[in-house]
Amino acid sequence: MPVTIRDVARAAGVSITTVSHAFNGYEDVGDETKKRVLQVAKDLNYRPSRVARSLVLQQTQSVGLLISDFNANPGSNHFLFDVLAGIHNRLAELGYDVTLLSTTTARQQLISYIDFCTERRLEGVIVMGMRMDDPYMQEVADASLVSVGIDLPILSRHCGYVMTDNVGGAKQGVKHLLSKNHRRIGFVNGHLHAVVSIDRLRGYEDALRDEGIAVDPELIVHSDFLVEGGEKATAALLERRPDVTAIFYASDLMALGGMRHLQKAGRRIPEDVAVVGYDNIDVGQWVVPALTTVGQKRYEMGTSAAEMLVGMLQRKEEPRACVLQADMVIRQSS
Amino acid sequence: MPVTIRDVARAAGVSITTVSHAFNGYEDVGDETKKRVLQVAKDLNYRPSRVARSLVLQQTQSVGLLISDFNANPGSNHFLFDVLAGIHNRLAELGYDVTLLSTTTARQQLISYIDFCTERRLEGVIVMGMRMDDPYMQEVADASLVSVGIDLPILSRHCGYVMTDNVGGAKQGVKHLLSKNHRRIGFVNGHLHAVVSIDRLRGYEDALRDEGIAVDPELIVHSDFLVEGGEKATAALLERRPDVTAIFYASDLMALGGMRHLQKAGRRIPEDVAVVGYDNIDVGQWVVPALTTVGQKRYEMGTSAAEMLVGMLQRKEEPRACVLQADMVIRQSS
DNA sequence: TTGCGTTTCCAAAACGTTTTGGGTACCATT
DNA sequence: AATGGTACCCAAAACGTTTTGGAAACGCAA
Repeated sequence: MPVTIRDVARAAGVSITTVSHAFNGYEDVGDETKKRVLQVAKDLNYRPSRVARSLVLQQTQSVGLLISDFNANPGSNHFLFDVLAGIHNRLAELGYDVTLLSTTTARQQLISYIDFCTERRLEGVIVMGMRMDDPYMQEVADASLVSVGIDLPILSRHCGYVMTDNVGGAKQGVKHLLSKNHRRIGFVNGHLHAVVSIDRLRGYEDALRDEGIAVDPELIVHSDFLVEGGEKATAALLERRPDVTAIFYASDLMALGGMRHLQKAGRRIPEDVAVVGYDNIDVGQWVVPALTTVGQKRYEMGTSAAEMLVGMLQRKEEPRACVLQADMVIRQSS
Repeated sequence: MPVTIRDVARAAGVSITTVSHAFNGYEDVGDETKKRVLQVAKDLNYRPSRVARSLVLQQTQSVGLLISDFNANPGSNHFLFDVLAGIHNRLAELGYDVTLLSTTTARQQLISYIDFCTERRLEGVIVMGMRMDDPYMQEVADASLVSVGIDLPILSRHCGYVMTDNVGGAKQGVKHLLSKNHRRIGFVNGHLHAVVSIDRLRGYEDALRDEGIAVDPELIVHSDFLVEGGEKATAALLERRPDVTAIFYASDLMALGGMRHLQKAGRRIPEDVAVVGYDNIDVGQWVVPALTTVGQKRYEMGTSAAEMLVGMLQRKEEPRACVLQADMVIRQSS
């Protein structure tokens, strides 16, 4: 049904070769014929078939986008969406198509993601939304398929990654509070067996030390990244050290819980206690006062991943770790 | 580099025909040889090339997903993301791949989306995030390409759509307030040149009439879907009719603005004034009190669109309008 | 012996491109 | 007249599958 190169050749009275050459910028086709061929092609509405092209060229110019748990990610939705947009837009600019691929459906079909990619001759894959303990991780690491992980710090022969500098991010957040002359700064961290918690703690400590302030263990409390946890942790912190003038939270959700408690306890924000969160979730800009926070450059993470992948694909670049600076968003809570 | 059907044939000592037949359930291959072929294929890690398959079969088993303004959609992000997940997961179950495609990318502005699809031999396309006045709309409507729109009420020869029942949704919201014995219910609508505003107004009026309550024009005020607009509209409404006991907003953002004003004006929610919004955005569950709202079944919209498209593709079903019921979420603000 | 079914296998064409290795005119030099 | 160069064009192979139309081998009935 669709019009092929053969139809164009016949209509223009030339060979298939000539049509192909006319389209692909070869020098050995006369101006006159070239014009005629292109005109005929346009008239017939000819579009060269990518699948035939892929077959003969042995490259599809398309990559997979592996999203873990595509349906059940209410928390990180916009995170994934923004990254997704970045990946796709940059990849499109670079001439690559992106095919979606989720672990949930792939698992249903009992086919590994590697098999999925080789069947389709995808040239590479970007992996996101996956946790370090995901069973797919092993496959990603071992794969001979070129891949880039988002927030997935695995570096192997064919596998690079892009993530955000959590140490630096936390440092920025605390430095911001220091610049507002706060000296007794509480820190509500997540559980310590998450990698980000360790990094953010480092950042908190580094910032204080840079300013010559001793780290006071009483000011540090651990929680679970969630709202209620933040609320309780804040209560405990205030009990222990009622003199804090600022609190840094390792997640926005905990910061929201904390603000709830602070307001209940009659502390004004930011006059009595300043608050800084982490993640830059949407809600932050709607609460009163609006939440100061440090977030990831989500769209940029996507574009970076896209560029890294294409670099590895086209210029045989070595896989590397791309660490992006965190993004400080200053609002009314500090 | 990748292992082909020829490699398998050679290794198993049969013709490529036999390998193909063994894989595709033909009856004319002996039990003994069939077992050997499959074993050899597994040993060699053979995966049939979809691109070669697509070429000879003249079908790619893959569809496009056209997303308008992929990068600049902060408001409706999770809406698109959830729909996207629904589309992809259902489509994967049905054996289709999905290729991303956005209107924004510079490269893709040079080439129409129809051309994009025919080049790749995509069998159909699902369109989302597009507004009725988008220049791409014309193309979608005229296309001979099979397509399904999300929230895009266009019905043509090859083009169906799925959207949410806005009349029914608004009706549900207002009925909920009526069931709480509210009788003077204000309505803060969006601008009237949006289709949804007209529908939601209809729903508001229908609900009141069903209960035998006259529609009071003084209780209806128009705004712009946004926070500040909702705030001002609420102020105006309270000025005009201080006796309202409930307000229905045509968007959550306006409801948030409204709640801000109500609290400033010293009205308790929901004791003095009950509030119901529309859209079910994430923020709604974090504000205090949590916002009652009516939303769309986002994931289900995706799966429905996927099923409709595949129905049109495989069973030659006629394009149709699929109208889903709205989703009432009752929280503390009402 | 011939003819006819089964069962199991295969050669070759086809799908729509790209690319290689020429070929034919034509003109300008020797 | 032969040679060489240039400008333009093309046939055919290749990419990795599926499918069509047999073919070979065998047994069985006439």
